[in-house]
Amino acid sequence: MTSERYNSREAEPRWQQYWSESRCFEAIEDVSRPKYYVLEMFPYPSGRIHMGHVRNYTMGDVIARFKRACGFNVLHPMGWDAFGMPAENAAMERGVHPKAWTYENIAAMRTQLKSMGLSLDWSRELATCDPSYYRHEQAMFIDFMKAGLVERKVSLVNWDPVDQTVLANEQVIDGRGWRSGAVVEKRELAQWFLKITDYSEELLQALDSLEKWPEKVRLMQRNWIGRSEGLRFSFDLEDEHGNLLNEKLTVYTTRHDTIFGASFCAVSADHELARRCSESDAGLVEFRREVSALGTSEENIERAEKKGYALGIYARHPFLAGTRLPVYAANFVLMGYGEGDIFGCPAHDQRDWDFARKYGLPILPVVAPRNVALQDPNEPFIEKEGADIVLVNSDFLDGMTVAEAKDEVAARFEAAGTGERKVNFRLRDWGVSRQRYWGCPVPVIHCPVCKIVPVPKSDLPVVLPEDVTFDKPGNPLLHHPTWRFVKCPQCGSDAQRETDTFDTFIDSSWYYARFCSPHASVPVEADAARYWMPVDQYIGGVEHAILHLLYSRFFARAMGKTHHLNWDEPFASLFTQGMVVHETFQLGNGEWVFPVDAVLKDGSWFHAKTGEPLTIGGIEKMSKSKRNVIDPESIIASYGADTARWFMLSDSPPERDIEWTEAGAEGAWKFTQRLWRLVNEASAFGSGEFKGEFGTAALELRRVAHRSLAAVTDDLSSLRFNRAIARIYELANALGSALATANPTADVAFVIREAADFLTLMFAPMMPHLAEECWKVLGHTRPVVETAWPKPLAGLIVDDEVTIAVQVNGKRRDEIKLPKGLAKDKIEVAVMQLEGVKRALDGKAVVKFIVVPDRIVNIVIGG
RNA sequence: GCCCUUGUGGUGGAAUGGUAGACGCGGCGGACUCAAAAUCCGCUAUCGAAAGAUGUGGGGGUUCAAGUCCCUCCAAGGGCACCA
Repeated sequence: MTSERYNSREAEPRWQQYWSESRCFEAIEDVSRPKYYVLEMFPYPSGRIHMGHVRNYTMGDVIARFKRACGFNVLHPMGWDAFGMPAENAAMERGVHPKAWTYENIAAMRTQLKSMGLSLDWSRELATCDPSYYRHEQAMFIDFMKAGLVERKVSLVNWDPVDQTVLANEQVIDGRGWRSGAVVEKRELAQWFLKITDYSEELLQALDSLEKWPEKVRLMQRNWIGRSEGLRFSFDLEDEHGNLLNEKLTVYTTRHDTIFGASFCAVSADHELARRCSESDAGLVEFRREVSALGTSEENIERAEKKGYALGIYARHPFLAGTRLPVYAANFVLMGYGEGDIFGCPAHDQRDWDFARKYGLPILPVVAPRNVALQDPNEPFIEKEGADIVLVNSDFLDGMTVAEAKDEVAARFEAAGTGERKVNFRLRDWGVSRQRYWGCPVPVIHCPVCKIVPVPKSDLPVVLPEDVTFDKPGNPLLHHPTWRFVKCPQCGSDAQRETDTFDTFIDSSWYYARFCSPHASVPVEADAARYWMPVDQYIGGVEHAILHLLYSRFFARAMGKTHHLNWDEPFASLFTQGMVVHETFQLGNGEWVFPVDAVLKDGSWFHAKTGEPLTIGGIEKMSKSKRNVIDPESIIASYGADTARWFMLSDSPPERDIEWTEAGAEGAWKFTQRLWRLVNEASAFGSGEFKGEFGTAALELRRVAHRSLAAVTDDLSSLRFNRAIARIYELANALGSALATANPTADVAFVIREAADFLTLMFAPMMPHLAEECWKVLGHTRPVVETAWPKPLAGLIVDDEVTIAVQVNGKRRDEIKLPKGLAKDKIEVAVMQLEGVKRALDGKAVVKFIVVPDRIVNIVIGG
């Protein structure tokens, strides 16, 4: 027994060294053992870890250590998502080379992660900016090209004028670049695309099989893919004078049932028809210019304003001879969806309604609730799903339901050969070209003779040149004096390298597979992948719910098509953890203040150095801009990694946000000390076996120990860390009480040792260093990492006596202790004797007597 | 606008349709101490002296029984957004 405090500063590095030297976390394929692959989203090497990393990697580590103890062969690797703009910004701002900056950051963050005591297999570490990683990416891209998964097309792209690069649709948020925040412009550029839309249907369908993903994420992906079933058909066109034109207008619609309510057609400003008409119409030229200048961003402000420009062309109604619909170019019609044009049915669509009101077009209701007077004529009627709605004013469709009408219209178009049923998706192909330096070079050569030539695989990797400058905007690779000038590998002509690099989302779309065989000469070794894939548990922030996770799901399929991987869904189970939030402090002038500079005096906050009063702002996600950050390194230095880990798991459920508080950290630190004291005290109670009958006191503690163990096992299996921690507190409390008993008997002494053992093993996944120290104190010679998770005895988990609550008319009136599993009639007799029951019955007759075995009794009385 | 999630003590949060508030923080009281820190013990939803009554965002419903299921409204958070 010792009265000394637990010294994390001394113990933690010692155990980290032991784990490292014993190489116990290095995973080796072993087909005779069940595997478990746990992965946290790998970090961008920004330079320092933040609390979000601590939370993310702690959760993963608890799972990894728990599964290891349960007998699984665990793979728990770590790497670096190391390409990207911040490295180039550092180069431009501070003159440091992106490569040097990145690798220094990796070294610093690796040290920090190691100080957390994570059970990582560092022998599999990888960095995406390393040629040994990206050469395989290049090889796979070439294979993707051959497999028809790559397309180069001139397209209207999102151009970020600050970063001087193209952004994917997914990277444009509210019309602004996701990184720079600059208003995005439209430009036409030849770009590389990965054909993710080839898999739209499959990526959507397979979401149903991802039962261990949060429903929220699946729903977000479903909406993003955006499948809709509709009809594509053609209108005949005529000019002002009714002369049939030699072309048709093909539209896509999901509401072909409302065809009789159509009163106009509208095409996008970029539509071919609008382009052609503008050749002879200066007003239209101006209109088109206006629309494109508006861009995606300003449109938010102008949203309500629906504008159109009549083309002087008319569409003939397919079912009403003599009826014609004016065709407009309109600002609210998107070129990128369907055919880039629509027919408008103002009575049943808000936008069409607005447009029709503005331009004085007819508004004819064609669907209405059955047997109900027509709707308010001042508003469009947008019906709800499943309501009892029928067609009206619609000729041969009158009286049909919406579904019937759709069928009928589609059938008529198909019979006439002027239309077909069609499924449309919102998902676009993935533009992967970036005009940046710090990324994986696209392994392609442009030859004036052979055109596009993939770099021969024997010439891979195409290595980024290091002698580049960052003194002007744009792509440094384009400015490099020699790098891009090469001979064509096919014909030997003077040719040029592609200077675009890949979107960094490609790097992170397959790293999970590379971890299976990080040193292999092929992207992924088949045997290793067959053993380790899929990732059994993936953990990360919900901000990646769409981009990263959808790209990864696509990439796995593309790798399947090119025989690099044999697993479609890379992440069997997904967990999205909440953020770490903190109070914000502000000076009078609005400047944000770091929490370390804020001090509490007499109930008010002041700046520690200047003494200025501070105002407390909201509790928000830790961010550099608001300065409400706590540096994990200083927390680990003062409290130890175990305390930081414990705090990250306590109190808040893991999917919810957690607020970092000094008091909470202090509380976690006190508990580590308490565990240390309890275990030391318990270790004094012999170590012998106990054979014989356990007394009541011993049995009671034993029950708590085994029950806690069962509960913690269950909670850890389902990632309910906060509940597991509550159970551990309970056992610690029970053990503390038992230790306070004067002169415990031999049976109690045995149970105290057993409880201390259980307790230590139970908190070991969360506080691994402390657990190893405690385990040693308890006299064990093999470390915790080599100790199996204990199994609770079934007989001790259930009581043979249960407390049954007694209700009268649903209100709790009394309770009674009875033997478990007592027959209903016996329970009734016993319950009727209770004082509380008699009082509540007040002599009234019992109508019904409900017994839920071993839980509750409800006596229903009249009156 | 559409879709989703969440509303429980002073506070973070527990609760297979079956005793609401486990466990932690905070608070109050006590022990130890010359004293403090640390530690340990007890109490801590609200009203009430008690019996009891009330109580899981508001209103309604299903049920012997509702925080939990259904309808509706309100609030907060998130996602998508001229997607035809």
